[in-house]
Amino acid sequence: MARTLADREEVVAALAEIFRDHGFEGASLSTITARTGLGKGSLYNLFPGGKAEMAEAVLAHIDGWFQAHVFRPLEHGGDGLAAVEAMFQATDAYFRSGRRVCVVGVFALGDARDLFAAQVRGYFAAWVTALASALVRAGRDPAWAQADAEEVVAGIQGALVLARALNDTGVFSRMLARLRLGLAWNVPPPPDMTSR
Amino acid sequence: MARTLADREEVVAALAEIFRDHGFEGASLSTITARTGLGKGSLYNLFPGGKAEMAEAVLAHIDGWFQAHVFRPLEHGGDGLAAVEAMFQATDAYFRSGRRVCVVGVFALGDARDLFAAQVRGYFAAWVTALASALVRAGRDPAWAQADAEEVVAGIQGALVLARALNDTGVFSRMLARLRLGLAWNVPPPPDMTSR
DNA sequence: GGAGGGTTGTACCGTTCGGTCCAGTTCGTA
DNA sequence: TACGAACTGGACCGAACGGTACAACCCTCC
Repeated sequence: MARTLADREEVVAALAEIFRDHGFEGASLSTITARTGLGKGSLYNLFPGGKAEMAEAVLAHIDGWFQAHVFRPLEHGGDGLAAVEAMFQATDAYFRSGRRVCVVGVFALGDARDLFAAQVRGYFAAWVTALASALVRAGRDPAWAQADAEEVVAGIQGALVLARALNDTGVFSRMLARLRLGLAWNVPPPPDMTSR
Repeated sequence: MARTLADREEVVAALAEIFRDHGFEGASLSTITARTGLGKGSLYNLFPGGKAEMAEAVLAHIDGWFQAHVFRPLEHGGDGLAAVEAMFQATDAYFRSGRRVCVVGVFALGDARDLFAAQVRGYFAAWVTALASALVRAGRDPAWAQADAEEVVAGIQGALVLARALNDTGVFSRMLARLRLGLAWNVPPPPDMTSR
């Protein structure tokens, strides 16, 4: 009788895929009922706040996943470089090598941005911060680690955009490989930017 | 009497900002009439195909601008490195150092992706190809130039996502600086990826 | 088996959507 | 000044929107 937690989790997972495909505006309740198999009554029973609450639940779900599988390992994993490598693997798996797109990124660019500004900002800020801390642990100069981390997170997001736009997952794989290399070199900026 | 080209250009420019802010789904006709100051009659006189034609006009307008100010200079400018530097400057100016977002990127991630798939893909493909050709002219190994170009274009797109999500244009500026440096170094991948 | 509360599908609500239509206005031409 | 085509704003349309209400329907527990 009592709805189990697992049920809600399943629904949230389905909602995540719907928002991923259609964005917030594009995901209509009729789409949602069709793809979840639940009527409106059930949906509003689970999410009294309507579509906005569904989206928030999805964002929270995603944030929870990244906290557990990406952010915390980055911050508390022992070896910095190993933690970074684990992040790349988890990221590649999560985004299915570029076949999947980032819901938070979609929300960041879409019309719903203002509605979910705090969650969107928190997600990316947490990612950058966690990655930077791992880089510092790996020996990177703290003054550069933050910018390094930004570059990697932005690179991942951009690769998702490009992979979807070009319909070519190779872009995502290549980008991940290059970001890995860039961190492995760990080269400080040269004094003369024009030298080649 | 005959509507001048300038008028249409102005309307398309206004439409571009609307789609930039709201995406395709989020830009309702009422928003459009309010922000353009034109009634529906005028809009449908200019764009008989409705919202889809407006969006196509915007994409064509953007493509035209990038062709003229970015792609062609990249492909036919004399010095490869100078052409790349000019691209970075034009890009920074166009995106207002990260305050503006990329309409094509927004469309690529949004629900309208399928409607405009060809234009979205064409835009990014042209950018990558043009940049790669300039890199080759600058002496870069053709085998790497394509991936270099992908990295830069993806980096720019990702920086736009991150800058908007974090509401911090600094991300965009830093990313542009790093991408410039990355190309200036022009470092080949090391044989041993695990070395630091 | 009967009772009763949580859960479900669906009919329905007012609103807003994209789009059509047309009477009125504008403006170059003669 | 008079004409007529091009243009304009806004009333209007059916459809679809997000959301509400509620009767039917399980279950679980006596």
